[in-house]
Amino acid sequence: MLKPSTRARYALRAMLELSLHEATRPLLLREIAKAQCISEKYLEQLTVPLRCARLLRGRRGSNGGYELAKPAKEIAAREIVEAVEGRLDLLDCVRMPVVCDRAPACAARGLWGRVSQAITAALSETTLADLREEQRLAEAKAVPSYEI
Amino acid sequence: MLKPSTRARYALRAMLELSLHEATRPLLLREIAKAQCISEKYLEQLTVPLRCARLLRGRRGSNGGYELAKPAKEIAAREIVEAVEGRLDLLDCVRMPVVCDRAPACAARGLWGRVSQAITAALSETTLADLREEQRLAEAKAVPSYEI
DNA sequence: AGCATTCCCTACCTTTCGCATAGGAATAAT
DNA sequence: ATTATTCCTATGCGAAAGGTAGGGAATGCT
Ligand code: FES
Ligand code: FES
Repeated sequence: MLKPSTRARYALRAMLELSLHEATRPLLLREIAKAQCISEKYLEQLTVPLRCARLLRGRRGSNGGYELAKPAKEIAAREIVEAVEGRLDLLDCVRMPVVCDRAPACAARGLWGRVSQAITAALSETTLADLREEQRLAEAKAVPSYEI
Repeated sequence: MLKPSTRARYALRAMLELSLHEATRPLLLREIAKAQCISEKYLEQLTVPLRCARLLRGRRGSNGGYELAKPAKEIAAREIVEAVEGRLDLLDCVRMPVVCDRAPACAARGLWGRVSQAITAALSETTLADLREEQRLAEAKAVPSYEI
């Protein structure tokens, strides 16, 4: 069904949650998981590639937690997805024609390459800051404030 | 890895093969499978949704085989992929926000929606006729003619 | 120093689903 | 009738996704 894995979706949501609290203290894994309805232990595994990619930073001990390694404005959705999923090319032969016997004369390869490009572009266009704004707008709409 | 299934890839290649022989007699399943290195019995299953979507027509009995149900120029890659994979939306909640509890205030949904759109657009832009041309150009390049 | 807290690391289990195979029923030409 | 082909349904297999578990290592607090 060409559906993105939970890895990609959860990682994105987790980072989004962090961006919503960018200014405050580090967020506990527990808090992120709860806020986004993700298994704590599973989410924990996703932090590994995210830290590796220098998108996320963890602090141990009391008052520890996680925080964005860069300003939300500088983190594209693409970076997050690539961090946990690897390259975005739909097929290996898009990057390395050698792995496909048919590569020299395969029109399908070109098409999948163009689709890969389209996906990459769409994910590159949106930053965590954009998502944060969308999120806040949506929340304001969905849960109208009752104050005066 | 967000890789398209063999269903989508095989279906596309099979239809491409058919487009390469559009003018001639119906092509045998066996011939398509062999030309594209696809398991015959597996490819056979893919013909079901393709026929259902009115992209492919089969003729039984001697001198039977398969042929495109429409001119190659009128078949977009998107139709083929959608026929065998279902809707192209990456997530169900993109079309039906109701299935996701978080939908009312979920910025991720918007992003995945835009990615879905990008994929759909890329696949809509290319027709079987385009692919056929690309294929022929690539073949001419890869296997230079030794005549004259 | 000792203790509580939290991230960090590794291994393992479970389920799902993509991929493929198999066998036979229906249909059309010779 | 025989042969050639598509059509239909069921079943098996293996890999990968998704999730669980437990302990180790660093940090800060008292
Ligand atoms: S070359 Fe890899 S799909 Fe055609
Ligand atoms: S609403 Fe479905 S992913 Fe957020």
